[in-house]
Amino acid sequence: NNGGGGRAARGSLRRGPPAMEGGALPIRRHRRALVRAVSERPFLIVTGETGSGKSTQLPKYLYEAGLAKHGAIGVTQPRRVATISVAQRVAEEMGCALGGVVGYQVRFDDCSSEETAIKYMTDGCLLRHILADPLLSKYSIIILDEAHERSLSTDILFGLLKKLFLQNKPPGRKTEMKVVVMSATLEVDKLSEFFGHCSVLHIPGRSYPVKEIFCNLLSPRDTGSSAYAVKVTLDIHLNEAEGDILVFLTGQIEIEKACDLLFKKAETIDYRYEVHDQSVEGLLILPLYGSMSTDQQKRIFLPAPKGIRKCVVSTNIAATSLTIEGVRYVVDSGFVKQLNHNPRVGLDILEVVPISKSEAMQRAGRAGRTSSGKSYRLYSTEFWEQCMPDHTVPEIKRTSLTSVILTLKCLSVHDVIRFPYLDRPEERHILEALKQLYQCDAIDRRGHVTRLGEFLVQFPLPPNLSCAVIKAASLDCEDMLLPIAAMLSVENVFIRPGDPQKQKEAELQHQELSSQVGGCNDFATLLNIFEQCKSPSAWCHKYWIHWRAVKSALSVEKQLREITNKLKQLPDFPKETFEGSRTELLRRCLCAGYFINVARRSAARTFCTMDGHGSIVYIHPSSTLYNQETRLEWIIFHDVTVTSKIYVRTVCPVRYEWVKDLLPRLHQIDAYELSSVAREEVTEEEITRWKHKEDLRRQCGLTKLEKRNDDKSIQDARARYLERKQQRAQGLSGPLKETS
DNA sequence: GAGCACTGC
Repeated sequence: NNGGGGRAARGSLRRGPPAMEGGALPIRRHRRALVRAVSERPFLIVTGETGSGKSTQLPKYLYEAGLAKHGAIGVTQPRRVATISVAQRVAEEMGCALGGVVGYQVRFDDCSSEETAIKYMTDGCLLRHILADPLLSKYSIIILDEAHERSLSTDILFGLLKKLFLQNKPPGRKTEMKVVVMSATLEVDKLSEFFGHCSVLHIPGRSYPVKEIFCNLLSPRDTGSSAYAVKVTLDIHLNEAEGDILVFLTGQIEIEKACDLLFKKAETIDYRYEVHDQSVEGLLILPLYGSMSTDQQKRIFLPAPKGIRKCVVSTNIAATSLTIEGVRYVVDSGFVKQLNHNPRVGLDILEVVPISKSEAMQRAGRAGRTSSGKSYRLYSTEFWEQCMPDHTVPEIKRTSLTSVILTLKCLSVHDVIRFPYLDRPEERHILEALKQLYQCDAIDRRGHVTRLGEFLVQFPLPPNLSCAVIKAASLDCEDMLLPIAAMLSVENVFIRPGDPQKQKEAELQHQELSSQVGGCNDFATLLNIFEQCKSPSAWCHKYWIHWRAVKSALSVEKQLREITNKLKQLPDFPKETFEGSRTELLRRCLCAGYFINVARRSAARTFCTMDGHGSIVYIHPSSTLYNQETRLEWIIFHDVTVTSKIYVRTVCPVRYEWVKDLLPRLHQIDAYELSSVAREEVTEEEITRWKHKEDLRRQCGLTKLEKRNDDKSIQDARARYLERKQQRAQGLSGPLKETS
């Protein structure tokens, strides 16, 4: 490869200075206007592309103008890494130690002090602060950055801050709160209208033009075959000038296959005759996705050797979370994997869906960070027009709202349906959440938060899991439940190697871990792993366990333990006793949280859920109870996944006596009743009267007709899954052969 | 007899 290929390829591409100093940024000319706008009005929107310097400079300007005298400036980011790195840069620019005037706080890592006047934090962190201090009395200004990403927490903060302002300087606040929303140029009119038609300031960014090319390879029926991506990538490599390539695909399997194929094709290239740009002498192919180890991920950021073109094949992680310098060409499959919640069947379905137009522009923008670039879209203009929405549906409209609604209720937002949402979730999503909260006794029949609900909201966990934890704490056996809750909130701890031989070995070891605790309870297996695995030792290697995942579980467990200890000191924290075996105790605690996820065995190896949907589910083959179905009757499970079948994962058998008293609660109250109590105070008589009104029942999506539709939506999801699987199997050999 | 996009507290 090192035949002395002449021109210095990569150096000449990097025109932008490696780190822009505050003084050179475009935002500087707007300093006065920004400070004036913030001091004069309660709300301000600042728009600008990446590279405008708004995240680092604006808080500094406001601080230097003396606007942080009566309270700190809080700046939120959707991601931890970004939060810390922005804080570091600002502290450096202002010449102070991090944690002093400039600080940050993210989960597990608080680097701030009494002195901190500019505090960067994740949006989730600010939401936690609000729970402890609803008036945010320590802050004079809140800046919500990256608002266009519309994270769940940012969306909730929008509504809460708007409400806080409408209270018009409530007692307890020294000064009026100021709110600045920073966003890419996206749906700005809607945002401005939401905040009472507030002013919008635009800061020009610093990026280079990107040419957008439609390759017309994908018909609307295809779901992102990696074969087309490989073809286009090779075309770029052979025909385009130096510069790195970034390919967007949907998932690990597509990426690994595309990389294999790309490698095979690239090996056969004769660089003397086939390559247009003679300074290009090789191709370095690198996969990138979230479940890769951090060390593997780091390789992506190393510059390729001289003359070698780097090609990163990535999931959406490269769209926002990780930035790769030097990319000049983007290949966009037009698809993304998205988790969508279906409230009527109560299931989350991970689907491959077309990206939105704004997401496509975001992907294209990755080619114009250091020089002008090109974005190759595998799809056609018809696909662009007909299949791709303008904007991505915000998370709040796609996700289960149980935790969010509980948070709002704890902040005395009684009417959760008419809360000022920038984008209102469908009513049935809210009703489903209310129903679930009622079922686990977090709210009462009137929709008011209970004492238990106040305990539950303290945990960074889904309410049903918090329920199990509290039950355990009341029985003084939280040592069993805290590790399980932690293990269930981190990524999968079981390593699943690609090689079939190794896969078998890994399966045997996982089975062994389960047998050590009786071999019939997936939750107990997690506890077993947590207790045995305390360092990245040979143990992890032997049992095929992800150390990174267990390590995060250790931090989560510590945090949960601290919260539990605090709650247990409260005089009204429940106390119970239990006589029985340890395994029964564990399973009973799990029942307290998961009785909504109880299922009874139906025909052959299937189970029927008891949540009112009566879905037919199968035990996932990764469970230790797989193949033991006929010996079981009642089970509880942690979650559901819809692929070729509806599978339940993380399962344990229970006895009917343990859940029989809890089950009636699942049918005691219907969503429509809670719909009414969510809006206003109603009497018990009214609730009873409504109970029999069939039209209301219809409104809340519980009719047989709608249930059939939902069965259809699951059928569709399964059909799409199988189609994708087939495409993956044949697509790679198919279309590419014609062109090679 | 299977598959896990990405965040966050």
